[in-house]
Amino acid sequence: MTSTRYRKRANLRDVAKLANVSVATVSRVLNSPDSVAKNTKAVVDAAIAELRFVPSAAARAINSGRSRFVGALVPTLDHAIFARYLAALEQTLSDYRLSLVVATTNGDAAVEAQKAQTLVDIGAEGLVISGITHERELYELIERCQLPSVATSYYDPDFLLPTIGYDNVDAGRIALEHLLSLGHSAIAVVHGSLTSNDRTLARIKGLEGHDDAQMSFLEADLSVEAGCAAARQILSGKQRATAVLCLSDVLATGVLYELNRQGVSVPQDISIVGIDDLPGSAHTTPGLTTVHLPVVRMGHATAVAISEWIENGVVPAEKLFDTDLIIRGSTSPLHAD
Amino acid sequence: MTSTRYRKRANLRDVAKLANVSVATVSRVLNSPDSVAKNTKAVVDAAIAELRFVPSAAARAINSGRSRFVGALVPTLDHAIFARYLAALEQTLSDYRLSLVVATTNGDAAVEAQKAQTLVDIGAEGLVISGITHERELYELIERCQLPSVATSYYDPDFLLPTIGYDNVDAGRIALEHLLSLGHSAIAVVHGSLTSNDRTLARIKGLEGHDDAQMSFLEADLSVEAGCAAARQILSGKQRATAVLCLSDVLATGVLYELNRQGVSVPQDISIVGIDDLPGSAHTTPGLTTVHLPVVRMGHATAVAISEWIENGVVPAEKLFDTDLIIRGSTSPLHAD
DNA sequence: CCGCCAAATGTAACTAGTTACATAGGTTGT
DNA sequence: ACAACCTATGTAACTAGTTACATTTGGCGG
Repeated sequence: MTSTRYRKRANLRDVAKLANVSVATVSRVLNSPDSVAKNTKAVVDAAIAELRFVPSAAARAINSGRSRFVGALVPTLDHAIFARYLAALEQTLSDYRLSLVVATTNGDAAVEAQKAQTLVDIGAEGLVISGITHERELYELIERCQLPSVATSYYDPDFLLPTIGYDNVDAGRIALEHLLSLGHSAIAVVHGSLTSNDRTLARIKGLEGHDDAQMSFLEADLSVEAGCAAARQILSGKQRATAVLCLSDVLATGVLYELNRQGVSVPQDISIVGIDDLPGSAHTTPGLTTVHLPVVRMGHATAVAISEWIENGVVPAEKLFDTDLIIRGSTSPLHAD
Repeated sequence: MTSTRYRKRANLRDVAKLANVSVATVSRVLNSPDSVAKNTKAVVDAAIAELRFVPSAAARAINSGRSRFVGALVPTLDHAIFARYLAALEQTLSDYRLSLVVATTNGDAAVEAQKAQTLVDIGAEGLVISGITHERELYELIERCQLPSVATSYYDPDFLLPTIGYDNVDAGRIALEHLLSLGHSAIAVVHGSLTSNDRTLARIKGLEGHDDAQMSFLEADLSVEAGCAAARQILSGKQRATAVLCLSDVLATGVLYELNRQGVSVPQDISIVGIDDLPGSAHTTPGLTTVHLPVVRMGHATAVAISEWIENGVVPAEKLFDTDLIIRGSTSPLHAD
């Protein structure tokens, strides 16, 4: 026991020595076993087992120039929409025999740049980032390292990097136009933080240009709790909105919960529309009308794009996924009082 | 453009040549800039910039013996409880300057073993796994590589690896005893898959030994949708249960939604208790009574444990976090009809 | 004006693999 | 019987860094 405690990890030369063969032969046993005589292979295998030899990933990487993992930078893991997206990303990357390193940024571009540097430092072969608003350092890093990188959750064919995502402006507009088409004009908009969140900003941009609508804006944390609080504020307003447009389903769910609790009927008294289409949104009472974001397809497509770029040097084209209005029970036509 | 396209990535020797210094000096500029004369450093920096030199992570790793990342194996990312957990894990690992590689297993032990091998192949310095039921290959891998590894979401001081988690048997028992204490005895239990999910199995074990309770069991996928379906089945049963015990809040949420929809009053007609305490569970109508699982604290503790093990060789002690009953509105005493 | 010391830099040997090329040995063809 | 060839294996040079140790250079004290 004492003797084994400080036993240094065996390397390929140790194995070669013990098996009385050359390093090349050991390497062959590892990488092309068929090119080695059966007897020799057996001897080497025995030596490997005896020394508990495990090849060094770093030494392999230095020769192949490959680390076999990519980094993903997301604002948070603690939000179903990003978790779903990363789940899809990981799954398809895995088909390409690539692993996924996850780094969270808390929506802070400086943290993002710093974590991107960390990902490069540990050898990431590619980078997946969220949105198109980033620090100059991040761009410089990508440029300097010639690192295959795509931006997601956003679509902008003019962006420096290929974007694979959806049109956030559109998503906002679709949600608004749905409410307008139902006759609503007094609309409360509940949104997440505006600082360095281009997705939210874009969705709000989609609400512009409709002079017929009177919108009031409420900023909230991205939580059910904050949605509840926003609902209370909306109810206490002077001229009450007839519809609430939430830029995220998490907020919409909170609003819905709170209105239910306060005895306000949805959609009879107030309509609610969200954006995201989370798994639970179909099952609330009433079901939440929302704009579906194709994050699963986006995750798969991103994995394919970054893998092909890494493996075959194919710079991916940008890709736009449609956002679809999913009409459920939380919205209805405005009844004139 | 054509000339730069195939330019091979510059290495430290290229930089040394261009700057007319030795490789050691370049290395010093990178790692201890103060030990280099200002002029020399300036020349080297210029060369680095000109050649767009980025040090190879693999070559560094081969010398330091460090890759600076750990792997985590979880059944899925697409479930808030794991996402929250990983978020906490990543956050604290980041404080130790370690990155997190995420691999999902879909609850399949064979996939888990294979993905664990992949993690080792790419150089993970430690492993975090979920639960205590795994393939022999996984244990062999950990043993062979002498890989710092902890098992989480479970507590078992006798397990081969240190466990950092909570007592699932207890969680089940707490939920049941709450219902029993309210006078319920006809209880429908809704649980996830039993195949290779030791957490679910343990929770069910916690339900044993109460002869006063008549329990019927319903297996369902871990989704809101499946919870809704389970609720419908419960309603159509002959002798209707007066309480539903869900081994996961996702299922409980589905059951609650469906009962709401069917006009069944919760908790007047049926009580519901869950396990997890998801962020949204506090805000449903009524609020969901549930057993809180301390996944965030568990994530932080796991990160500290694995980091200390990797950095300082401190094999962590197992750690038990309490599970707490959170009483909200979805449970109430049974009224005799 | 010489010697000592420290700062700055260089040389070469490491880290742990892969692989091009060389060679030894046995089998087959003529 | 000997060339030709194939298979199995070994040698040594790569990959791209770090670092122990050696050497140079310059300033300052005696």
